[in-house]
Amino acid sequence: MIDLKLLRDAPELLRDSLRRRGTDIDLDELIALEEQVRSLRQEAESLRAEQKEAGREIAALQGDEKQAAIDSVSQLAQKVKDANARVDELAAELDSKLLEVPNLVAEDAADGMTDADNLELRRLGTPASDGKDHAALGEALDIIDTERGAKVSGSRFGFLKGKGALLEFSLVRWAMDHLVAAGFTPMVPPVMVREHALEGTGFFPEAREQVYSIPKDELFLVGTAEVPLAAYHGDEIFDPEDLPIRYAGFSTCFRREAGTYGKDTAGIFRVHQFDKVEMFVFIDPEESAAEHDRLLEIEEQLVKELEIPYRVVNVAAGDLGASAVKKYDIEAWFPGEQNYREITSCSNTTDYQARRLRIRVRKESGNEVLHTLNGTACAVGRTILAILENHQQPDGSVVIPEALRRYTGFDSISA
RNA sequence: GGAGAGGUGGCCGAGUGGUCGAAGGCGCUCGCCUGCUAAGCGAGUAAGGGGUGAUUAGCCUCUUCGAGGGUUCAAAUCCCUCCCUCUCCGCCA
Repeated sequence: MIDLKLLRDAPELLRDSLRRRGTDIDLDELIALEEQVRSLRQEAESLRAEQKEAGREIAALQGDEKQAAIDSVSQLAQKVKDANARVDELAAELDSKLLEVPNLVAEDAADGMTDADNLELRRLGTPASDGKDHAALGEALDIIDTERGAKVSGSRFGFLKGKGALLEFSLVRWAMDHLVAAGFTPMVPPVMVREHALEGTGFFPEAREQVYSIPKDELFLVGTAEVPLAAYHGDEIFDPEDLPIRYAGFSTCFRREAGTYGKDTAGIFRVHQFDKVEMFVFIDPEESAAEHDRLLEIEEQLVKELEIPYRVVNVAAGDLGASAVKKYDIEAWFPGEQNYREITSCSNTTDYQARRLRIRVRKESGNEVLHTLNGTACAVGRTILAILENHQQPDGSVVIPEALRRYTGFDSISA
C-alpha cells in the first residue's frame, strides 16, 4: 500500500511511477474519492462526538428528565448510523482501489516495460559456447524424472532422484551456512498461509491467479518464503536497536504458472513446486537502499562460489512486481539454451509491505513504517540445473563445484 | 472428530449496560532521595486516523478490550456468527 500522504501531497510522483510501470490507474478519481471519504468521515465523527456527549449527560440524569433526554437523542443516534454507513461504503471502495496501486518506482530502476528492457549491469565468468541442456543431462544421469512427474502430478512436476536429490539438500545447507555467517537467522516457515499474509505482501490482488488455494480451509500455498516471513512480524513495533532483522527462510514454493503455456516446457526449469532459501530483511527506512546492494552482493558471492557464469540486471520498471521499487535479477548462463536465465532476484519493497502488514519502528519523531527487502539465496531447482549445464564434462558426467563437495560427499555425478 | 476453559494495554490481571481507553501490579522512562547494589518517593507510559498548529510542541476529535454483525440514547460488559489459544479423550506422520 502506498502512503496516503503521497496521494494527497505529491500525486505527480505517483503518477510518474505509474507511467513508468505502464499501469493504468485513474489517480484523479482516487484523489477525489479519498477527499470525499475524509470529509464525510469528519462529518460522521462530529455527529458521533455529539452523541457521546449527550450520552454522558444522560448518565447523570434521573427519572422523567432522563427519559426526555433519551427521547431527544434517539434521532441523533440514527443520524450517526446513517453517516457511518455512507463512510464505510465509500471507504471500502477506496481501500480496494488502493490495494491495486503498486509501489513507487525507484529513480534508478531501469526504464522499460518488459524483461527485454532490463538493464545489464555486469557479466562475470566465461559462458560455455555449447553443451547439453539440463533436461537431457538430468535424464541421462537418471537424477531428474519429468516423465513420471507428469504421470503422478501432471505437467511441470518432476522427481529429483539419487544424487540429484542429495544435491538439493547440499545446496540448502550450503546456502544456510553462508547466511548464518552473514548474520541471518534460519527459519522454516509455514508454506500454507491465510489471505492477509498474501494481501500484506502485495501478491493479492495483483498476482492472485498465480497462487494455489485450499478453499475448504481458507488457506493458500505460498510461492515464496517471503510471504510467511514478512507476515511473521505483522502488527509489531520495533525499537530501532532491534533492527535490522535478517531471516534466512527455507520453504517449498508453489506457483500455478498461469499464462506460461508453452514456455520452458522441457525439464524442470519452470515447475509448480520447488524449494528455495530466501533472505528477508526488516530494516530502518534510511538503510534499505544500502541493504538492497548488500543482498545482491550475497547473491553474487553464492553464484560465484558455484562457478557459474552470470550477469546482473536491473529489472525494468514495467516488469517489477507491485511491491518492489527496484529489483536486481541474477541470470545464470545456460549453455544448453545459449542464454542467460533468472536464478535469483532481490527486491527493495520499501514501506509497501510493511504498511499493509503494519510493521513499524519506534523513532524519536514517532512510529514509522519500516522497510522490507527480499532476495533469493538459492532457488534450489534452478541452481541444480545451472550446475548441471555449466559443469558438464565431455564424457557426460557433471563435476560438483569445489565449495559444495563437503556438503554433497561426492565430487561428480555420472551415468 | 468429541468434551471443557479462555481471548482485555509491553506483560500479568480486574472489570457483566452509563464520565471505562479501561482498577491494581510488573516492566519501562524522567525526576528526587540514598556515598555502590537494593529499596524508597513523585510524575509519566497503547496504537491508528482526522482537524487545527511552525508536520518531532500544544489543543480538539473519532476508532480500537480476538474478528465481524446485532440490540440500546449508551456495549469490554447483552445477543448472533466466526477465528484463535489451552486442557482432557479419540485418531495420527
